Amino acid sequence: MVKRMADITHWADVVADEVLQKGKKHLVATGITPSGHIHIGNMREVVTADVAYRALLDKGAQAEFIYIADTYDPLRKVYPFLDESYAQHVGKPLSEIPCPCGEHKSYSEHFLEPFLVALEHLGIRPRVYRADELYKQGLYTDAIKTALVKKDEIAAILQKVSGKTPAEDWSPYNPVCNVCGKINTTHVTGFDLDAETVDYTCSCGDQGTVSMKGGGKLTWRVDWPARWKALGVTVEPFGKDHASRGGSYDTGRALAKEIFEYEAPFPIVYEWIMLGKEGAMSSSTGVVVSISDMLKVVPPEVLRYLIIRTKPEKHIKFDPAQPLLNLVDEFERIHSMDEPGSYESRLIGLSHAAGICHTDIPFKHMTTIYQAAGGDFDRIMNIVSRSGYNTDNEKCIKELADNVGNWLEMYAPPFAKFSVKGELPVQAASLSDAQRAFLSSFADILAGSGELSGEDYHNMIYSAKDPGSELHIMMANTSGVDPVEMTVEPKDLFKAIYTSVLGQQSGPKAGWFLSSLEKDFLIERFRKAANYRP
RNA sequence: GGGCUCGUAGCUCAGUCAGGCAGAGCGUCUGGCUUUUAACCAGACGGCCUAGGGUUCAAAUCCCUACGAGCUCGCCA
Repeated sequence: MVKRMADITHWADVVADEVLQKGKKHLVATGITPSGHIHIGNMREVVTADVAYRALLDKGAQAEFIYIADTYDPLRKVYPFLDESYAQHVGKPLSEIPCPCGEHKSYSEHFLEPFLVALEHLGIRPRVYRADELYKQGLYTDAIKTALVKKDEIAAILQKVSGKTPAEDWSPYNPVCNVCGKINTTHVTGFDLDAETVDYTCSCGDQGTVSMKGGGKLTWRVDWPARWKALGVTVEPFGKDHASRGGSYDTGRALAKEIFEYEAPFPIVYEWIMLGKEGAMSSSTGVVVSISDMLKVVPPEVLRYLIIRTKPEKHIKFDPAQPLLNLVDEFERIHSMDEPGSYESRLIGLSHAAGICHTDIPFKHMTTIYQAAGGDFDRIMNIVSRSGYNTDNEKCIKELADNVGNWLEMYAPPFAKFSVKGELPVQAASLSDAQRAFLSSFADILAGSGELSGEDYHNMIYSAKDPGSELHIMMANTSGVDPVEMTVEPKDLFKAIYTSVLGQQSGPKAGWFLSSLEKDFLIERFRKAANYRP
């Protein structure tokens, strides 16, 4: 049987079907460490989880979706975007470090808050947990006790599965030092199951005791399976870095089964998002596009579409320059299909974000409207209505215009840009005599006309071909040629217009473009161009 | 070195799980829209499905091998 697009099952539904064979009740979990700006590579994890969650709900599962911010992880190093004063905080949990801008409760909140705002825009609404709070509330206490008691067993499993031998003084638990506040400089020396405390020594010289509630954290490979059990996680997407053999999913699965007696969640392994030609997105190489930057440029639905149209295990090439326009076009095309197939409908459904309005103006077209109007919103609205678009939803048009304006400024390739030059462009020097005759005649006619519509301009330019037209006769007179003998190529006239206004050979549809500019400005500009002989 | 994933039109990718005529969008070209101008509409061009072997009536799809690309593997997400 031939497979059509309509027969294709979206991967999220494939995942949901598979997961449902294990039960009706599910918890989809996702987690990211807010140690720096959360970029659109990280976003893949959350969007992937969200569509798996939606697919489960659609199939009648009893599903929940949580996001755990790993706020209790230590700061690994002084990242390039931090100042030197952060050296003293390396090794402390992110939730216990001061905010870089001073306006948030902590370092982790500084990066987490804009991310949570972005999630809201994307229509992603998980229950949000912060790891530091979970530890402080005692959610992990049972797991900590188990891990401390079964330390040697855990070490043996890690050794067997990952092939790495834990150090002699290894502990699954890392206390936070009472004195220096660091979590990666301590060694466990004992523990008390009844008092729920752990004793430690720290390389800063301190030795002391901490509570299992918030006094420290399980090491990552143990933390993960402990979390699965404590929260009841059954589905979790994670980057391929965790997926390799002997990696943290492998060890987590083994620990979950043998230590915590819990079945590891269904894994959804996803690939990285590659940025243009620059390779994988990564904060350390500086190859990063932040989510908030992207939301300035495209509607959230397009961002979701970018991610969900590709299976998780395939990498996504993403280029915010010209290829982004194709992405937007493609989304708009599917979105406005009269009779979408079931697969297209599914894509649109899964792309749906929150309360997003939609206009019938293509993004690409708005890039020319926006530039013709010089970014002025009143003039944009003028052009929009003159072009026959629906102007009822001004707010949506404003959103689109803002997106386009940001895109032009941040990512647009040079050939997509043009600007109405404030002064006569020097390229006007190359105009031919015939083009000059056109410009001066055109200006004279404009000076004697009332307001002209785009179509009027359009027709008038083409009338130059017609030997009987006013424009044609004036051009002939100016050139001192017999009107009947003179032939006119409209193409050259357009070039003359673009050259004198934009300083380039081509441009947007001339009719409505000219009608969006001030007539007096055009008259003056065309006359100047006609007479410009440097 | 071990492992994972990918390789399909100029570009971005569906289709591979479940074998049944090689697909879409973009780009290009041609034509249309009473007048080619970054809009819109129609059509065309475009392929050794990375290579080689195997299974099969039938393979892009399953199996093996090679090649190419990317990633991952030090308690470090």
